[in-house]
Amino acid sequence: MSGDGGLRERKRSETHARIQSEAVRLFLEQGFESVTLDQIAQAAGVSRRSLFHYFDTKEEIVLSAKAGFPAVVAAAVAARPADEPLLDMVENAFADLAAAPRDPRGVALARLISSTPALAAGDQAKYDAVERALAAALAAQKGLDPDDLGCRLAAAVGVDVFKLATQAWSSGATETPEAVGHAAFARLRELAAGRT
Amino acid sequence: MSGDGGLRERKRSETHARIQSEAVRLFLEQGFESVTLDQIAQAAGVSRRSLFHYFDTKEEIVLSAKAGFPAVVAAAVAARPADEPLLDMVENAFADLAAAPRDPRGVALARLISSTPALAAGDQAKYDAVERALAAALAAQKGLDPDDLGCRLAAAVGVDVFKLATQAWSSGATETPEAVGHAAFARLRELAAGRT
DNA sequence: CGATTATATGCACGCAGTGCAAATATGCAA
DNA sequence: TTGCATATTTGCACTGCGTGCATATAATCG
Repeated sequence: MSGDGGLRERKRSETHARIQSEAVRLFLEQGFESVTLDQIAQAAGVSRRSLFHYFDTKEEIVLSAKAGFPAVVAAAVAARPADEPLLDMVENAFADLAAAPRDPRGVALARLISSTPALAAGDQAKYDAVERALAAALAAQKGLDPDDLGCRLAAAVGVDVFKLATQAWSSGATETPEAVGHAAFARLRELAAGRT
Repeated sequence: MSGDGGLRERKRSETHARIQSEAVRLFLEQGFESVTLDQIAQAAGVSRRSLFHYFDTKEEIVLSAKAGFPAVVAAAVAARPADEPLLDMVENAFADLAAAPRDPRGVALARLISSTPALAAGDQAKYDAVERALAAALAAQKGLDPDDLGCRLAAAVGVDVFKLATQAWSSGATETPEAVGHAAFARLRELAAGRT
């Protein structure tokens, strides 16, 4: 019935990956808008109709690569000591995350997304899910309600800093994302302290 | 040639408004997805083709209502005393803004947007423009570069709080948006101070 | 009024996305 | 292996959004 470890599941995930990588290749070559689903289907060796068994929309072919991110962020938070102050928890969780392997194609992809309105809009929407997951993870650590104001604020700020660091990085910044992130948190604490 | 104060300009803006209000009415009645452009065109008494002379996309018919918001926010910041600390400047600018007249249809509209993925995505993307305008206005007040880290952070935080307040308000909260906003900034300062 | 320019409309087209039914491939058990 | 059940793939027809282009209508100005 299900729970496959067999051929079916393997072929499915191979096809999934093939569609995604061929699509991204074409998008980077020709731009998102001017690549049609027919092109992608042909490049991936499937019918146009089958694409929709793997991805809901054309945008999702690109954006689903980040689908696991909310869970990853939540896990990073869960791995922090529970007595850490909220903001430190967020700061350090992201720093831990930044130690993960760097995808070389990521820069080009980030540029593609931010320069394509349809993709940029969807990407922003995805960050909303990250923010919610982050807030929930923080609340769980502290035994608070997921809607707790402090948790939501800390999550929002964390996502802000992450966006900032990502953008700096994809613009070819010299500093590491961790450095940018820590600098941002430091500056934020200054701002909150008042005298600026 | 142009610079009309005449009939042409008046008819145009009337048609613009009629399309928008009829469309929103239909969206609220039937849901965004299930209303077609043909329906809107008929309700507004224009041809389907003409809709695209007023709005680029179906989503824009709803979202363009907020088109002027970045400028409004920037103006509110410009009206603050220049020696105010950055975060206070943001907090107070939004508070001044919250004193503006409250649109009664706004709640239903906000719900429509947040419950329609296509609209929610576009809405998030619009906040990006608000954030940029806000950062630029702050930088101008302080004589800093528009990309200054402090200005960008303050702008990001301001938008976060605004989103939070808006969401609370459109969920039928009892407190005023100003109160929610001030409470959020206060909590944020506590978080940054560390002991939470 | 006539000339110019903005705006409106109709028509044809391309492309994204969906529902449905038929075909094909896989898993499983006898 | 064979045969059945189930998952996947495909083709086809269709709706709806968005665009280019040519043509009509209406406002502005001399």
